[in-house]
Amino acid sequence: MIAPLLSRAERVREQVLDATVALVAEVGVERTSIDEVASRSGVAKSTIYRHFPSKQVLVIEAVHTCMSIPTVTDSGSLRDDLISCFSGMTRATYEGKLGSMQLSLMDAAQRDPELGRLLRAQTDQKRRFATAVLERAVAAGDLRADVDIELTVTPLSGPLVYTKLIRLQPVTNELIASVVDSVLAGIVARQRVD
Amino acid sequence: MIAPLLSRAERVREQVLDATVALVAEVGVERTSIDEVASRSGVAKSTIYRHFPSKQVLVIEAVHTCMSIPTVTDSGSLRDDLISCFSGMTRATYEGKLGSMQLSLMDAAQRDPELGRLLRAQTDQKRRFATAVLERAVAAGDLRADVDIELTVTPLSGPLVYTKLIRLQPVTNELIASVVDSVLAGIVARQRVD
DNA sequence: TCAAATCGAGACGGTACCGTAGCGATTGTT
DNA sequence: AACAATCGCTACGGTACCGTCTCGATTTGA
Repeated sequence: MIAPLLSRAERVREQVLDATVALVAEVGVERTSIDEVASRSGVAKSTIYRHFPSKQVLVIEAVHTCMSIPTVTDSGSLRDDLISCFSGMTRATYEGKLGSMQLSLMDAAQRDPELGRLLRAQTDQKRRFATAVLERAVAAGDLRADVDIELTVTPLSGPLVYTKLIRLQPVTNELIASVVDSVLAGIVARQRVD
Repeated sequence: MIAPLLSRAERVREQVLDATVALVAEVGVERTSIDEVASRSGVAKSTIYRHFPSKQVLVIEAVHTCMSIPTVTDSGSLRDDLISCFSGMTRATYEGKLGSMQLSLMDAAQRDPELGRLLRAQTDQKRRFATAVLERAVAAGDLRADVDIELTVTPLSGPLVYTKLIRLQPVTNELIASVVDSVLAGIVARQRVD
């Protein structure tokens, strides 16, 4: 054989993780079984257990492979940067396989501390991306320094989460722009009153 | 026996539903088993199946018993009415047993159309309570008629959902007041600009 | 009081899943 | 070519659950 891009072990790992991701996205964490992962991936169950000690670890590693890191833009415009920031996070979180897994993962995390830590780390990271944009605006003088940044991220993220998880509707760029404008308008109004 | 408040059948039904609610709140829909419900309620499994045709129906009826109807106040102040409205809905939705069941129900609803309809009906009803408050304010002249009410409920509900489900923090009255003020400030700011 | 309805206890067959083990076949290495 | 590591396949014991059933005990209402 000539120069395999991946060793057999790596190939097997990838197939198993891919099948696990697809299965969790379809039927959720609870109903995902190793037997079904074996059947779909074409990897024998015994081989799966040679790579992953338990279903819990397999699921966590599979979820981990889906998590991408959004990028932060710096256009100079706070509005544009916020829209870009939340647009990227929306795509990374609520679309694709990870979006389909979201509710099941959040539910499973209530009884699996390890999974809970993983999700919490993810949401904390996303929150930091948003706060970074706001802090940059404060530093640039586009936002007054006494604006409570932590208290500003919630009204920005909240409506997007609500639209996706509760209303079960897509998070469009129009919605994101609307939310950003609304929150910025509220901040400006308060600044005037002060 | 003298004047039973509840017939035996009613008593049995209640015990089973109570145990089901407690169990779903603890371990979620998937891990709730009829055997465990029987064990906790003190009602034999065979008797449970005499009252409920399947686990699916039992869970749905149990969830149904937890759903309460919030009340709408009319104080004359839009701000106070909004705070009262969302405060009541928060207590009815995110606190108590129903709050503990929330994530598991939302996940299960992805694969159980019946449960999906139940949750959707509940969220639609809550949304109508909020829109009713806003429409009344429009009628009273406290809000300009060209305000998009549907587009206003999302930034009101969203931050509360986000705080509860994503940040896993309690939805306090301070948060509700802050969100209401922020959204109202945004509306006023836009009205000035128009 | 007595018959009918309802109940509790427990066993049942069937299914699905977990994690392990044995063993022949395949692969990669030297 | 020969060897060790890894794999696929299959079967296993153990557990948990569903929904049904039987049967003896209890409750209810006429």
